[in-house]
Amino acid sequence: MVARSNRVTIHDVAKAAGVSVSTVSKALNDTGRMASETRERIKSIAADVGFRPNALARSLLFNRSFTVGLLTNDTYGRFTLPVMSGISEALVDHGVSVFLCAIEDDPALAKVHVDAMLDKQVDGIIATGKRIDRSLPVDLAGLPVPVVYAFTEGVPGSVVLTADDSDGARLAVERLRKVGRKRIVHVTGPDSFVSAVERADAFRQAVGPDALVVHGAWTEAWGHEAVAMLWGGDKPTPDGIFCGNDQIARGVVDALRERGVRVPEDVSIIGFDNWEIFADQTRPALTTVDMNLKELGRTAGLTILDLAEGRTVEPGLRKLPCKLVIRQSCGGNREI
Amino acid sequence: MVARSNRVTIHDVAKAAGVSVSTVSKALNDTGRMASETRERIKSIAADVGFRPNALARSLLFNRSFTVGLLTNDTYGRFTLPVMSGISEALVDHGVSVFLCAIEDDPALAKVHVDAMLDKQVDGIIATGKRIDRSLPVDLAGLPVPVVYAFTEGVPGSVVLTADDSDGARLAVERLRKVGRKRIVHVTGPDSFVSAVERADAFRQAVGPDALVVHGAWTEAWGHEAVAMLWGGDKPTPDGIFCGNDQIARGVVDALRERGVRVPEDVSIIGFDNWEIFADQTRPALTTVDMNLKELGRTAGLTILDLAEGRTVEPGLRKLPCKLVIRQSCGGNREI
DNA sequence: TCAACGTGAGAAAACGTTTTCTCATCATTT
DNA sequence: AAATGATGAGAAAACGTTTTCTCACGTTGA
Repeated sequence: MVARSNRVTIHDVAKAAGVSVSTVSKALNDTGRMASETRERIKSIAADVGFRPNALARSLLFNRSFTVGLLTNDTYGRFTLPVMSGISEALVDHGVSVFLCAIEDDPALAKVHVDAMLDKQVDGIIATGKRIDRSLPVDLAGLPVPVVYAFTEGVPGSVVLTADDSDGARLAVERLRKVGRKRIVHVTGPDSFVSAVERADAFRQAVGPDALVVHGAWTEAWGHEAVAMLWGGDKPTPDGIFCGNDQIARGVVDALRERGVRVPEDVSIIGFDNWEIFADQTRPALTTVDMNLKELGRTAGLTILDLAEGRTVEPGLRKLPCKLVIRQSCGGNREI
Repeated sequence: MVARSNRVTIHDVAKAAGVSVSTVSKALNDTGRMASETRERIKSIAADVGFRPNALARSLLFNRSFTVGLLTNDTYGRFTLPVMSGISEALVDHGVSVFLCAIEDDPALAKVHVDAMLDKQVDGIIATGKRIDRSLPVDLAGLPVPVVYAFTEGVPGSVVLTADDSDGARLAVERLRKVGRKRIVHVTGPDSFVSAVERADAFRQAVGPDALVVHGAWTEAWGHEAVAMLWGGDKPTPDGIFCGNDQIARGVVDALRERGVRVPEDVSIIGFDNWEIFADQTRPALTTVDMNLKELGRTAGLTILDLAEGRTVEPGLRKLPCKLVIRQSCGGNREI
């Protein structure tokens, strides 16, 4: 009926040891009663013949597959990859493997993937995306397995993990203050992004009533434009700029250089994302806010594990702290 | 013994239909003999109660898990993500899910992941990396399942997939010729990379005996330096530059702009990778060679499927063609 | 000396499928 | 009317584990 495999099973071990499969099972799992001599002998034989229990069989028995699904619509991977890596890292220690499902905003594809995962009896599903105010194109409510949302919008009553944008903004302002900056502005992305708004609000709160925030695109080009605007009028120019992402920051730094404004001597710049390809290669290298995405992934992994194993988890939006990565664009050093 | 699940099984369907499980199985799989009326009735009942067969049970029976493992050490994801996405896309159509394993150059971690995958009875493993002349920190030879290498070094006799670097270089040179360029140079990465060497060789072959290739780092900074070098001497300056990646190209374009050299009017630039974040945002946007990584992933997926299903696949290194993505930095348009 | 008990190990059931056999039942043919 | 054949459906085994139950044997205590 079936393709016979060449893998060694518990029956092979039993035969080799001259005992029954139940005895082998108990020997290897340190359960049941038996002469410790027998136990050791069986263990040694099992090791010799290279026996590894078939996880499928155990899953069937335990109704637990030690498998979770990771749904993502971020093929580009800027955010998702570190998150994935954190998830994978946290779960591998618990013997849990991760199904990767790239769904590219295609509802039909998403459904196919979700169905496939459910058929394979995943213990839970982690949904990840590119922004916290957009949801994946598939309804994950009412599934027979727990769901955790990371960096994407969840349904009401679900567990949602994201980076604390306000915290990131506060870290940036605090740093700019610490290196002595007084006229601080915030150049960021479109106000249609919740993240941009949250950061802007926290920025205003930290800087004070006359705080200036300018919204544009998440691009280098907007960084250039913003500098042209800020330096073009007759108002006093800023001495500190907190940028909404590293691309904007790069645009700002380049534009300032072209104007002969020195970074960080004349103006301090702080970016957001710690996207190394930008942060490291910008001259001077960017001091920037890191969202700890890998840690976020790790937390997501452990959370889905909690849920899968029946522990209760407080639902709602959970914001994880950011950290500041100090390079050259802001001045000061790691101590100051 | 076990946590009872609330999932509906074939037994529930059988009970609901008042028949045996074997009859249900045969009805749903369109096998066996039975009154077509019974068959339809069972199908309809199965749909009503929302029955979905437990893939674990089938896997156990068929010795086929419809699951493959994806091993990667490219957490950064520049290359791996499109490859992954292609793999996932190709396999989902065949009901095969993909285990993602991020191993970050850690041999111990890699072993843990490989063991976990084998225990879970994957039908095959795809190994991916960042460069074709480095192997993953784990030995995948002699595994009880087939292995395909994509964009990473394989063991002798294995199936290895990669982009055709020579083809990419030829495409670039051909394009530069087509827009009328005569003095073409190649600014690329370190000659310790096989890819850099392959492209350089193909470049020399296409351009002719006096072709100039300069090796440096894979960075913007090197692009700047290279321009300084090329424009600093008293030799005639190039009118076409083929860059080893998009970061170098971006450095070159920026450096030329600073010098007042116009791109593409005075000099045509072509990059490599089609990394949109660079290619699109450079001014002018980069014409660049795309390695078709997603297609490469798709091929890898179908190949591992072939092997898993017992079809034979020619071993050895298989190079997939590149394509040229036309933007502004080279001049001409899509037609010319 | 016999009952009670502890110890070591195996038989069997269970997890959810699929498939091969077997067996009634009924219709057709001789 | 009896033998044959076709049809529909169920019983059971199998996949590889784990766990519960049962049982034989040997030791201890009265």
